[in-house]
Amino acid sequence: MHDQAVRIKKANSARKGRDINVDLIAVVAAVSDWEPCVLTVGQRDSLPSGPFELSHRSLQSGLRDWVEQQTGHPLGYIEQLYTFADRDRIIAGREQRNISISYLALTRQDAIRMSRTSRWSSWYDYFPWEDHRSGAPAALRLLRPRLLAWAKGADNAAARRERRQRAAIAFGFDDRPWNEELTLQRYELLYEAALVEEAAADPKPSAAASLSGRTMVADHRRILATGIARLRSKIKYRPVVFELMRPAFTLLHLQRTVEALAGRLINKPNFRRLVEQQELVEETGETSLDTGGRPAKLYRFRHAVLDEQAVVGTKLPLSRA
Amino acid sequence: MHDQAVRIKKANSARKGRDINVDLIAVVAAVSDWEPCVLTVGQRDSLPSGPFELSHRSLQSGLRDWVEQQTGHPLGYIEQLYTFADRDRIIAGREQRNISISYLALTRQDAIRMSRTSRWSSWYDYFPWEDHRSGAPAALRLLRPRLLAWAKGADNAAARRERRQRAAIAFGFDDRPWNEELTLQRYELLYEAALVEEAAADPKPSAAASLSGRTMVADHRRILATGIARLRSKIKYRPVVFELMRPAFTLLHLQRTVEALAGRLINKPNFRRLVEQQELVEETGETSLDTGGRPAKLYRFRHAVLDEQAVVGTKLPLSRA
DNA sequence: TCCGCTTATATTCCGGCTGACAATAAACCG
DNA sequence: CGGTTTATTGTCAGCCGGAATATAAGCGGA
Repeated sequence: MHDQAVRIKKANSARKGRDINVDLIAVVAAVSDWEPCVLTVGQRDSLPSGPFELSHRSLQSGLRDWVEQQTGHPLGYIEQLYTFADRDRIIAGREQRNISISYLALTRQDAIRMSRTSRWSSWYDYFPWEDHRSGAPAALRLLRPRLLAWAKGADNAAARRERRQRAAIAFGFDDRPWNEELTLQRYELLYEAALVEEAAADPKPSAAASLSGRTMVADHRRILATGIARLRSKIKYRPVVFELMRPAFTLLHLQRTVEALAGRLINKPNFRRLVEQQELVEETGETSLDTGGRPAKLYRFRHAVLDEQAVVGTKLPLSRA
Repeated sequence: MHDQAVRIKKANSARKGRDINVDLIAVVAAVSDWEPCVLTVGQRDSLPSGPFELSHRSLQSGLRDWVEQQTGHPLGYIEQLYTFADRDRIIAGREQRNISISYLALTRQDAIRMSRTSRWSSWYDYFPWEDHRSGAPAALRLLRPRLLAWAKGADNAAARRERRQRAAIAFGFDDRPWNEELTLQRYELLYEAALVEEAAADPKPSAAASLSGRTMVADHRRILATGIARLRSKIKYRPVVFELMRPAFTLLHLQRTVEALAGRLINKPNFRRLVEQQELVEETGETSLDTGGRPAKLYRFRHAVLDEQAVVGTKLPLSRA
């Protein structure tokens, strides 16, 4: 196909393709009181979002506009997550294709001026099985038999083994290690096993909510899972945690924040060693007395590392236990 | 803002947003004769692409359709790369927004039936500074003074230092290690420094082509750089190389393939150790005599690892030298 | 046939990073 | 002033990754 032909073909279907709508949607994350939170809007839980319009200078600025409009505060750090094509839906009698471009945004919770309809909720309200800071959560123990039952329900022996193994890997059964990065796989597995409400034809709050977590509108919980997985992966090799910190913080604050995101505890001395030897932070000279015991030194992020290490390094001690 | 209001707002701008066109675009990669290649179409170098249409079942299937139509062969492994919003352009007198959803596809070169207008080109025709398998390439030595001159041309001392440092990190100046994953940053730096043709107002093949590489249509070279960076990063923790291998291969074949992608050499015994201890492959029982010396055992990929390790592990020995 | 060439395969050594644990320091509280 | 709490420093063994070395198995020509 010649360039000419390609161009004609593109022009044709640009005309046909008018019924494609492009949405921008944000997972806005923060940590407060050692709980990782996400910003939602509306009566039913929705992620802030809005259509991409001609007036937007770029995808990112369009997203910033929408979130600022819906929550009253500009965003700082954002990165693209994934682009989904939703199921078809009918608007004004015509078939309508909907594309969602999702972003992950990091901010400090107190940096958001609350509006009437936006609010923060803990990640773990939506994913109760994801928080392993106090050992394996109850939700996980309750899910296990259901997942095993689902695996048993497969057609043939091979499919049963395959389901069994997928569940074991994702959820750490059979003495496999818990891998906090598999948040998305876990959610998709539960969806496939019809153990989350969104999988039901008519979503309604049920008694199972405490087991399978709070639901969100449409596929928003899936997008949130994507964001959590991305963030849990990224904190291990990029200094993004600091987007969630106040200007000055103690090393324990920093550690608790990372633990909140990862949903697991980490070794204190080792954490300190890693942070210090990478020169991610510098002392402010002040100390914090809030802790009850010996006062902790306050640190601030060395913004210079963003230039120095650029993209490499910056590991946090989060491997399999 | 209430759900109701959100819905109305979305409906409104869906009506206004009709002039948004969505393109699917593919970086199709393969390795042959130890050269990493990309599939291009058209007279001028373009990546295979086409608009997303209502008839497509999903983004992925739309992409598969276009590539199959333009190159005559179905794709295997694909993964999403990034979504760009191009600059505005005018079609039929109306402002037109163009969104490109890019994908990375992996295949064996001989698995593509060549059509009249599609062809393979080495990555390193487009990015001559990226191949470090025979030491630092000539293009890199030639670019260095120009980059330093660009750094010197900044307004003030701080900006000069910042440019200097960015260039040093990206290209490994001042005894910094070469980091093969920074392909995209390097291209963007060269673009900013106006050292690649796309940055010029009217792109024309010039004598500098050997220095700054072959150009592509529009921003396609940038998308290719994104794909290369993603692949170079991904081979280190997922067994995706095998998508590029024939069913049976020697360990040296596998190593040379990884080296071609990474653009750097790796230590042979260490490579073997890593591949074997992860049980990524199993012997076929046959041997290959093509090599001239002692016959090499042939191996095949253990597809079971896709279920076992799922997402974790699978590291390849490619850290900073 | 034997020697040298080429490539494949196996083994060893070493340094650094990581995880687990222990010890000391500095505040507060009664 | 002793007990409690938290911060901070130190130690040690195991593993992993990188480099170098040694051995094996073909081929081809002298």
